[in-house]
Amino acid sequence: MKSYHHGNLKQELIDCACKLCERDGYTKLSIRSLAKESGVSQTAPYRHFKTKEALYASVATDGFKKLSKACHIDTNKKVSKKHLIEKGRNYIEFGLNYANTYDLMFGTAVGNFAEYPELLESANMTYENMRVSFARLADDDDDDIVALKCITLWSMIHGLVGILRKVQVVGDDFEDGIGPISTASVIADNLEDHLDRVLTGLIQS
Amino acid sequence: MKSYHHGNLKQELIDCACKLCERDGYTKLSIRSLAKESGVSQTAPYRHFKTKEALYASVATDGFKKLSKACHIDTNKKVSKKHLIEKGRNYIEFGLNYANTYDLMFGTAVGNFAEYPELLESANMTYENMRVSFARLADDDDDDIVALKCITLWSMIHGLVGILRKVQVVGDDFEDGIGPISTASVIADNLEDHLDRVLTGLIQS
DNA sequence: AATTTAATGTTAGCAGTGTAAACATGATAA
DNA sequence: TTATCATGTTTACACTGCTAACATTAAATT
Repeated sequence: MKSYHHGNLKQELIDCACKLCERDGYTKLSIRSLAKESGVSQTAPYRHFKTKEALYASVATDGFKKLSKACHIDTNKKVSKKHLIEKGRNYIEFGLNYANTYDLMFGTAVGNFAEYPELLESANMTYENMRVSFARLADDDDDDIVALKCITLWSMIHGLVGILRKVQVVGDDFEDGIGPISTASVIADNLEDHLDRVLTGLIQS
Repeated sequence: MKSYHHGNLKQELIDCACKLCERDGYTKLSIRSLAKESGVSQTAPYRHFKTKEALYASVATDGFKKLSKACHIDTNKKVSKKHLIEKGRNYIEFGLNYANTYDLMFGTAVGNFAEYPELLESANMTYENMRVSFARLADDDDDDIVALKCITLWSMIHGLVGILRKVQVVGDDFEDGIGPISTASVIADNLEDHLDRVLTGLIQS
């Protein structure tokens, strides 16, 4: 005996979308299939998401909250280089374990974060914690320089995620892979050392 | 008086696709609209591209050739830090000027480069020239370390492209933007210095 | 030169998509 | 009790990627 009104459709759609996006990639996700999965009519989701992009935004928001949690650093206590390295690893692991979601978060599926306040908020939170953490470690620089270095660090980690992902898809064969793939496992095996070197370089420069 | 056979359809489709992809983003591109644009039937493109992904692959290949050209360094002559900085800037400018194409090249629109030999080849060429150039500058390290550092450098530049792009879309307002946006212009204004610092740090570490 | 073959084009059609409009239901507020 | 409004359904439109069957013509073979 199911009622006409679902009661908790929005959250169920988001949960389901998160799962399907991660499993098959966001391009495979359709509003209709999502509706079907929740046992509801094809257009019911439109009562909760104005467009498909809005649904993507919700999935991305969920992703940023997870990422934020995974690499959060308590900036009230003392921040050590070890902290940053550890959280950097967590960031990378998130990027690998939630690869498809990561695409949604950092790709162009959602054109303008500003149209989705929650998404903007969650993305900002992720970055702000990074920036403040880094600032507490390299507190001898002025704010602009710290921010710039932090972005450099983030960029690099972001890039690493992209490269390390390829190795899982293509394999580690030197002959077949695009250049970086051949050395991706080298990075993976020395991730902590690598992060340490880069971090040290950034702080000292 | 037009003939039944087009004569040069494949190249025309690619050219047209490149233009449309860059103008509207690859998600807006449809095979049907592309066919229409070339004054040919809806399914004619399928004689030249097995799937839509194959079409994407052609556009991406074209992109890598352009990128490769834009940041090519003559590795027969002496390679200076200035060279790398200049080409790094060219790389970034390509990423900004061909933003949508760049997405296609580095996103997930083409799942596996190995399925498209030309794409793999052109992508490899781009990276190889980078790697050899960098190696010639930092010739005191062993190959693995050099490759690793080169990837780090590339990752960072790749990440910078992503961040600098946002500023063009959202603007440079500190309140509205996701964190990095607020400082994107700071990077842009000091790009050469920034690249110099990072490069120096990498070589010395 | 005539004929076969293969490449490249067209037409018709399937199954699926995002989304809008009009309508139905039922929880909540007046 | 009744009116309102959020949330659901039905129907429909224009569009998509892609396949199968057929048409045309350029190129290869005899």
